[in-house]
Amino acid sequence: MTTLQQELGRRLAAALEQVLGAGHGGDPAVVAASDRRFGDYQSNVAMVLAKQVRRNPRELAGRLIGALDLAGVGSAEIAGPGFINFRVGAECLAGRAAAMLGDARLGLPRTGAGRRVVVDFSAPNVAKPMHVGHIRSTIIGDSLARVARALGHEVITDNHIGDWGTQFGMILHGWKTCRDEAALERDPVGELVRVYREVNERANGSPEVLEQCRQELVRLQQGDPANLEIWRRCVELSKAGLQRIYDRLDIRFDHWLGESWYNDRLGPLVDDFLARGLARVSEGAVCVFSDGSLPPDDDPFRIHNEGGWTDNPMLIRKGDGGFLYATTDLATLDFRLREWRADEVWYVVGAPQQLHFRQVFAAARRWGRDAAFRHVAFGSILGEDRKLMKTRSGRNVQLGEVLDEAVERAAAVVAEKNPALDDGEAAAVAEVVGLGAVKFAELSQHRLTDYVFSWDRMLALHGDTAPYLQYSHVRIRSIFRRLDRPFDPAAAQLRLDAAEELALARLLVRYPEVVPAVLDDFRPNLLAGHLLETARAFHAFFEACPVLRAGEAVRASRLALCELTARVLAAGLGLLGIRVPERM
RNA sequence: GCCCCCGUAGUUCAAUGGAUAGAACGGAGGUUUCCUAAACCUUAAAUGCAGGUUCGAUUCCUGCCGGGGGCACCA
Repeated sequence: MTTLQQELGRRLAAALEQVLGAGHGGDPAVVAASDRRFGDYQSNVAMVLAKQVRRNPRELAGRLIGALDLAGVGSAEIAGPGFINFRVGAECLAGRAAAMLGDARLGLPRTGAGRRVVVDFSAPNVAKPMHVGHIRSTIIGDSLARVARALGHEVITDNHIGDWGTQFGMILHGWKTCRDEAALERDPVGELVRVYREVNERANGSPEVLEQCRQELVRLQQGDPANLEIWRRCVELSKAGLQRIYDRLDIRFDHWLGESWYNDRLGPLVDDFLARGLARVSEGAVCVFSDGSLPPDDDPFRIHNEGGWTDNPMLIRKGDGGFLYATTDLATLDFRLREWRADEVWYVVGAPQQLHFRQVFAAARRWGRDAAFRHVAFGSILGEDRKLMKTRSGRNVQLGEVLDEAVERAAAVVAEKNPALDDGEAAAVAEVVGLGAVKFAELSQHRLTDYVFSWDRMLALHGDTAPYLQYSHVRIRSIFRRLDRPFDPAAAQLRLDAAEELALARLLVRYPEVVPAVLDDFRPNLLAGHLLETARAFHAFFEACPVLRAGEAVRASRLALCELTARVLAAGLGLLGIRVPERM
């Protein structure tokens, strides 16, 4: 099933070939119209090509329209300086809506078929709290994985947890000096967090404590059995705690290959870099330097400072023999390419890591590991002072608290709006609505936007929010519950007459066009925005067009339109990792 | 010092180089004997500044102003 956009593009391409001959190089570039006044789809190809072929754009557009075969689709007209505006006929929209109802994929193309993608997201540190700062990677990454899967990619999700970092120096020290075993039984993750914070505070300004932590870390890395055992237990406890949050968020990982998993690959990796001349020792550390193959301002291994262009090496082994972030990332990338045969690797990691990834990707390519690497960067969550939220400060709101608060607020609204629900269902609805609100707040904005954390913004239940979309779905389901006999959408004849029906149908048939666009630049907010538009169009339709009270034929047609709307909303929200209730 | 990201209604956010810049919240005004008013309808309100490229710039380029981040042994 091709999309309307593809169909129009194909027909316009044929017209281009007819008018300009083969090899004209023009891209039909059919896009959804910027404004309904200009029809449903538009192409600017005539204006773009006019210069090359030295013709008047309007004249060229006219000839293209003359050559255009739009049988069964609609019509086209010239507008403004040379736009070609397409209007899609009601029968065509009805036919496409019907086809979507008969397709379990809702018309989604398989643009990702044959591509194996590793999505790296969430990646929290073990024994440190998951706070609001982790929410973006987790939610955006999960959504991108869902979208990719829906488009036919073979997706591998991998939670690259920080289970071997320097934080274990502090945790080991704290474990031995201030752990409360009873508290650990009651609330393992909470106690680990408390211990970490306490040691962090004690170390702050105390070189002695810091040194003791460092020594604990060294002992761990040297394989000290006691420390290894403590480490193992901490990782287990933390993973269990993390898993509860992921379960709640309905997020699953195919793998949890954390940093520790790559430990024994790091030494050989550095040796290989040295042997191949990709790295050399400088000031005691093993570094990857520029090889001069890139222009200076495009070279991640060079940087400009007061003295002009200087080296900006990527360290892969410290002077004391320890390994670094970049070393593990290179080992991980190597593994994903060679063991998993990944065609693409997407890193859903904050924007501050940009330089790091440019260096890692460049080094990997020089090392002979090449694939479509993407750093899917996102903006920072700022504190009230507009400064970055710091992990160590301890004042950060934890992710679990955000989820609890969201569900609590949703529960209050559910109790107020629909007291008829029994307690069990009310609680289930509050969970779905509250968590949906949190996810949607994240996914409905551009991933690179920085924002100041605010409860009200993250937990809003009105306006452009998930609950609005969920409510739309609920109203539709409510119609079907009132039906006195079964309704078979596949058998219904769609007839679109009212302006509101047409407006809704236009948006519904665009769903399979919008979903692939999400992956063009890794932007779930495009889908979020489209779902909001669809829901608004549905409510406008629902106000203006009676469904159950309409005559037989109109009623069947409108029921089919409702059914498709419900399916699109549920599927679209599903791609955002958000569930829909049957009533609320 | 250099590099990266961001700057849009009062506020929070949108807008693959397209036409008269969209929403939401908040403001003002309206809609309920009618399929869930968590809704709908009407209304006022914005592209930091200055240049450039282009038929056309919120979008691309340059400079400035403002906010955030990064730049050798943390991750």
